[in-house]
Amino acid sequence: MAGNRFKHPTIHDVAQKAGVSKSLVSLVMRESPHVSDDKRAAVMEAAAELGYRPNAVARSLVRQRSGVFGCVLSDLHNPFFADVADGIEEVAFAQGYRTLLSSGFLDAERESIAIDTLLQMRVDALIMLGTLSSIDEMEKAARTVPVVVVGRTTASPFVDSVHDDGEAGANLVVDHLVGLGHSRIAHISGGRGAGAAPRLAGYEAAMRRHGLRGEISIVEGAFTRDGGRSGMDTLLAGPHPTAVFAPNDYAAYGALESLDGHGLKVPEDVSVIGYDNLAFSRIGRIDLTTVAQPSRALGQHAMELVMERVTGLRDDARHVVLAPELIVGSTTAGPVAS
Amino acid sequence: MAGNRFKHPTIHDVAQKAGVSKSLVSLVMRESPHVSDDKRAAVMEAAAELGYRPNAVARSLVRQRSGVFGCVLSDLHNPFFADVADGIEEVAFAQGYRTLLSSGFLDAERESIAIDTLLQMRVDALIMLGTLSSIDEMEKAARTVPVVVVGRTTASPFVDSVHDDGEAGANLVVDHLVGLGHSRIAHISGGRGAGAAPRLAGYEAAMRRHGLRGEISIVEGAFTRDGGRSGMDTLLAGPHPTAVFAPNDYAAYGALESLDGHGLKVPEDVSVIGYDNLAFSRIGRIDLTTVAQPSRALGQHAMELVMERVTGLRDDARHVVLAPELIVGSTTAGPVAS
DNA sequence: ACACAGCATTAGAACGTTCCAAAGCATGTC
DNA sequence: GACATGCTTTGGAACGTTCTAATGCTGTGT
Repeated sequence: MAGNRFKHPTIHDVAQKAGVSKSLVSLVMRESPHVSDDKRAAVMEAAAELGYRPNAVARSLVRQRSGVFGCVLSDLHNPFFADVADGIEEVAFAQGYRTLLSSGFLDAERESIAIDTLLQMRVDALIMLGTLSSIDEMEKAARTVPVVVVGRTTASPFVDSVHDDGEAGANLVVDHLVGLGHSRIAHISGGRGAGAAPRLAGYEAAMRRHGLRGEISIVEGAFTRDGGRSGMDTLLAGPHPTAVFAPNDYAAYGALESLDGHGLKVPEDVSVIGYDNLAFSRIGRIDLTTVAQPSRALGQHAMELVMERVTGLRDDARHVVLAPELIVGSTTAGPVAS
Repeated sequence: MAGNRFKHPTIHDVAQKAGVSKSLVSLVMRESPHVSDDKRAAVMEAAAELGYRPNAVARSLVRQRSGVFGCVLSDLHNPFFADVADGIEEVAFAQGYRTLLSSGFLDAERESIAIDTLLQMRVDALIMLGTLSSIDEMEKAARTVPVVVVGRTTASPFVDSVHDDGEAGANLVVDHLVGLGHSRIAHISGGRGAGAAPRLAGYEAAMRRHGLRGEISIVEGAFTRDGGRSGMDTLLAGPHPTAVFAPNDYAAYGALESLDGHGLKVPEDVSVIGYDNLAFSRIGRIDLTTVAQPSRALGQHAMELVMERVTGLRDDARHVVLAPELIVGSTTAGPVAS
């Protein structure tokens, strides 16, 4: 038992060792200029010797702020969130804040727990990346701390948001495919995933705009490889489309696999388009046509919104929308004449 | 200014609203059985109304434990770590612990800060995934909290570790290639990345064992796509090998791109093998031959080591080694007769 | 010589919890 | 009716910091 060789030295231990008061140690740790050189040296030495590390728990308690931002990721496996997190970290770090992450493991309940953990730790702001949570839950969180949602539309007057214009992205997709001569363009939906709704709405609107109302074909999918694969399988059960718009790149990979499995050639038999422009999609052998979200910029904007909140500059919600961009790879081409 | 509509209600506020003492609120929050039904109801209602969320900062301070494990990832972009993190979370969650992540952004200094943040927050244990940190730094951390390193060999008597047998993995690779008839087998190294050294050592040993000492060819690379690409570029500058062992899948993707760019066919002209068996490698169009680490199991074992430490069952370091497995895809084949 | 400024240092009250010890209050027993 | 028993409830100390106000000390201008 008694595995207590693990002991955190306290400011008190340091003070005693250095022969000064705890207040002075505190001043040294916070790099106050009003400390004599010899005392400073004594304190530093004692601290180093003891392996002293300030207790952020105690500090947060008295200062009523932690200097840490919390970031909830819906899925650790999706590199898109890693891109956004890079942008977040960059700005947070430059402003002297640290960032802690917590994964929702693609499960609403687990995500809820992740949020709660971060809030209980009293992070100074909460950034939610592609999360599943209800508006209610986010607004409840927003009562005690600034909350920014990334990658998802939110009209809430309490929660800030940053996302790309999913309808515009879907428009780029349909325009590109129609421009290549397609009309039988199907969409695999992203279900209740973050950002799925506007992509679907944009797809429908664009199809109508091109006079292809009768060709609208939507199957249920998800933001995962499995979701894309099964969505594609469903599509291939009927008379198959000549082009497919997957809800994200992951799903597009699944769709590609389904097509490969059915012996159909891409793009000759069926064109495929994804969404997100993951780094993997740019590997030569995939070279997926897709819509690039400005992922890093999403993160940077999210942090700017957060900074405005924590500095008290702003008190009403803001919703930032960034423009997506079409990346043409080799999974799209004109349909073969039937 | 005064953006202070953000206010955390305290146990005191709840007590006042419910007309009881703070101690009773505390008991209700901790689900004590010794509370009358009516008082419990009153407290619960007051808490819900105020949006009360217990302050984990204050709780950690008095309890001297946080109930949270910290996990440092060297790189958020590498899905391999996400797999390991799944295993970690699974066990931690089952034991009633929460997990917080912090990324090192592939930079030693940033990683150091990430570790410090977690330790200052007084996590109950630290798990390091594929990190770059020095033994010194890890042992210093291990003075105050249990530390487990995943994916990297560590003979430290203070730090636990879990990793796959990289030498064995490299042996599987070379045996497979030699079995196919290759002898000009090159290795792109993983530099100072976690796990790079044993893979390199295993490669050399296996080559010697097969009497191919003279064919040993090693170029500097890294655990990234760029590292793989530039390593392959370097190899192709000379008389090119018939097979290449990349230090991980990421690097293998880079190597594939380099080969594609040079107009060389895989596996006809050059066979390629990676390491990690990322989910992406199993996409039909990549279908990389690779070595699978038991990633989820790595995470689970790491957590078991942690649990032994936090419960005080064990006080000496343990080092767990798991066996890797060869996954044969379509990027390897016999060499064409020259 | 004296007041006063300015700097270095310190004591002690917070911060929001947990937990111990003790108090309050029925109920049951003799 | 006095007293023990068991359950519910409470006050207050503690956790390791920060920060305010106060203290001691040194030097300066009159």
